[in-house]
Amino acid sequence: MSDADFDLTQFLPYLLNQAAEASSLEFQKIYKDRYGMLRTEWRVLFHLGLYGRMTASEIGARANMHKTKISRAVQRLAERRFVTRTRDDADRRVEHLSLTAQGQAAYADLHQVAQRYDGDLTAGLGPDDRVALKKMLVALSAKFPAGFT
Amino acid sequence: MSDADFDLTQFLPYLLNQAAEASSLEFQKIYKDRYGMLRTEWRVLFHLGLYGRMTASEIGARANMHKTKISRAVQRLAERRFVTRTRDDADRRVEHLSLTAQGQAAYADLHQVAQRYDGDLTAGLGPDDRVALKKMLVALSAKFPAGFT
DNA sequence: TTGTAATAGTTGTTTTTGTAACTAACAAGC
DNA sequence: GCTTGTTAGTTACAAAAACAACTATTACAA
Repeated sequence: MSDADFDLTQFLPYLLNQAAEASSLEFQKIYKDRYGMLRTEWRVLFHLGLYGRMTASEIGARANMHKTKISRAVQRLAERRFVTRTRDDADRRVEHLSLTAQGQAAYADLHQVAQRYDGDLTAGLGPDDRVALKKMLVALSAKFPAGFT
Repeated sequence: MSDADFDLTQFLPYLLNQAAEASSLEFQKIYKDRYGMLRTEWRVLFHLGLYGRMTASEIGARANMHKTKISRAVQRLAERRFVTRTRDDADRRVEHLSLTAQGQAAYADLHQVAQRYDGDLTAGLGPDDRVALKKMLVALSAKFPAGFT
């Protein structure tokens, strides 16, 4: 790419942000309308749904989310009975989080929605491109340590 | 992709968000440290640098940014003498925005940084993948009307 | 005209987020 | 046992974003 060609519309972080924002909008509307959840909250929910019992730190490490975000998300999820918190007996600093039945139900529902949504999003791409795109995105994220945004 | 396989780490909006956040961090640090700018502000700066004189509405349409974001970004950019605002004589509602010399300088600098940064980010990809990735991201963004986030 | 609607942009208020400081519990060395 | 350092998670305060209501100006039609 020559000097003259480079501009905003070719700048990867910009493109990623635009695509991320655009592609998140409709899904956001669903978890918000249906369960009154915020972005941080469905992320925590999904992690618990996917990996089972986890601590806040573990979620933070996997999702690259700052601990204060998680703390607040868990608080709200617990208030609304999506999540239960139980102290670890051996180390009383740590708290194990798991989904309640209600949390499981919400997860199952949203998981399905997400799967369909993802299908729609990538419908235009061929199967190869779809795989390649996701691989590249993972690689990009991995390129960076853990900037706890 | 079978039902059982689908999870968070394959969910496109999630992957996009992760990649966007991760890849934006270092660049964000630069425009913040060097010019005290926010994300909305460098975006406005880049639009003016790239397209020349524009109105706030035009920027909003292109960048898919809500008008209140732009209004406040322009306010700060004008205070710091990066941008000048001049009323349109024919239609006194509209304001034409352009970069000052200082704004041009900041744009030139950040443009260069962005170009290099983009190069680093995509260094791992082959030239074909690089083009394909950006094409797909543009297509994804275009898939959605204009949700004025 | 004059009344209604539309558009450009701003301002006020409420949510969310970011950052840093904090408490509580544990660990390890002395 | 104590002191020092580390880790898990929370809380308080400041910055930023979202949302809605607002002013000013133009367009358009009865």
